[in-house]
Formats: sequence, structure tokens, C-alpha cells
Amino acid sequence: MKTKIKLLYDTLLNEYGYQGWWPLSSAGYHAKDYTFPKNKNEQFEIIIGSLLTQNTSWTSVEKSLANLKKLKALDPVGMLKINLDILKSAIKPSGYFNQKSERLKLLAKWFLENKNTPTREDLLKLKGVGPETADSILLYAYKIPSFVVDTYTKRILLKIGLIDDSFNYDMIKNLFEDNLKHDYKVFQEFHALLVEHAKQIKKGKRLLLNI
DNA sequence: TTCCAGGCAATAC
DNA sequence: GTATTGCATGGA
Repeated sequence: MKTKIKLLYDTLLNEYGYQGWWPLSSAGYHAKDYTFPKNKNEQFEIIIGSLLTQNTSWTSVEKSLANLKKLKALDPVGMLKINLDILKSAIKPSGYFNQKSERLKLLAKWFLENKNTPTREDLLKLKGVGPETADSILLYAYKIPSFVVDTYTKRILLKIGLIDDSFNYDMIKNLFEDNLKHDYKVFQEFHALLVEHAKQIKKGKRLLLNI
């Protein structure tokens, strides 16, 4: 028998289709193509995108990424070299630019010094990287099946009654990971689908799914 | 104008 | 150990 989690996945996929995350400045969304990132620079772009998108809309992040690209700071070496004040103005659209600029610099340094695939614990030691950002980096930059839980995820599960308010980040993460095959492609789609669904609900275009 | 957006760290209690 | 607060911009 299918768990409610799997049913939710099938329903969302049927409703919205493949999401093609993580969007990249060069390739954009890339539905059904799970070969990204194709190189170290794309991997780094996902990492800094995951930091920039904290508590900020993706459209704001896209502006910041475009600014960084013009300044040749969308790769780790360029990020390390760029003047701090110029960096701050480049990422201004994403908010929290004082904190984020410092953390981007540290991420670039870390990325260049550590060539091996990081563990979740490695990532959580980095300044500005909490549970969601760590899982995003693992899942989208390194293709490791680590489920990403964001505020949307919790809100949707609450709404359909799969959890109550006492569930914390790790409990929700485990709920998904215990009920799904550990396939990074499924984890990537599922998280992206939850975000899309939440956006549709906010726009008032979708009602509660029948699950 | 107020609220919130693909959170996290520091501080308060 | 849990709860609260600051961080900052831009669009609805």
C-alpha cells in the first residue's frame, strides 16, 4: 500500500509536472535532466544560491546572481577576489547583505580548500548554513538524497494533517526519508513540487489537495 | 502600510 | 534547553 507521502508526491507531480530544479544562470530550469551541476562552477553557483535564497524570494536571488555574473564573481575564485563593498551592493536585492556577503566569502574559501564531498555535519559547521541550506546543498549541488524541509513543507503537511505543530525539522525530514526510496531525483522533484504548490496556494490558484 | 519571501545566529529567559 | 529577536530588500 502506498503511504500518504508517496500519494502526495504522485499527486503533486501529476498536477505540476517535473520542476527542473536547481535553476542555473546558464541553463535555467532543466526538467527531466538530472545531470546538473555539470562542473565545479555550477556546483558553486547552487551553493551560493542556497545561501542567498534564505528568507528571500528566488526572483530577488536571480538579480543578485546576475550581478555577480557580470562582476565575474559567480565562481569561487572570483567570489574570493571581489571587493567586499562591491559584493554587498551586488547581492543587495536578496537582503541581509552584510551577513550574506561575509558568509559567501567564507563559502568560497571553504569550497576551494575542500575538494571532497562534504557531509551534512561538515556543512552545518559553516557560518550561515543551517539544516535547510545544508540539505539543499547536499541534494542539489552534490546529488545526495537528503530531504530538504522548508517552511512551505511544514505548512503543507500541517494543512493535510500528516503532522502536528510539535514536529521539528528532523522529524519532518525523517517522515519523508522513511517513506521514499532514497533517490536524489525523487527528493529534488518532491521538494521543488512542494514549493511550487505553496506558491500556487498563495496565489489562490489551488485549493487543498484531496489527500 | 503591513506582511512575507525556497533561514540562521545571537541573545534572552 | 527553548523562545525571542535582528538581519534588509522588494513585491503584493
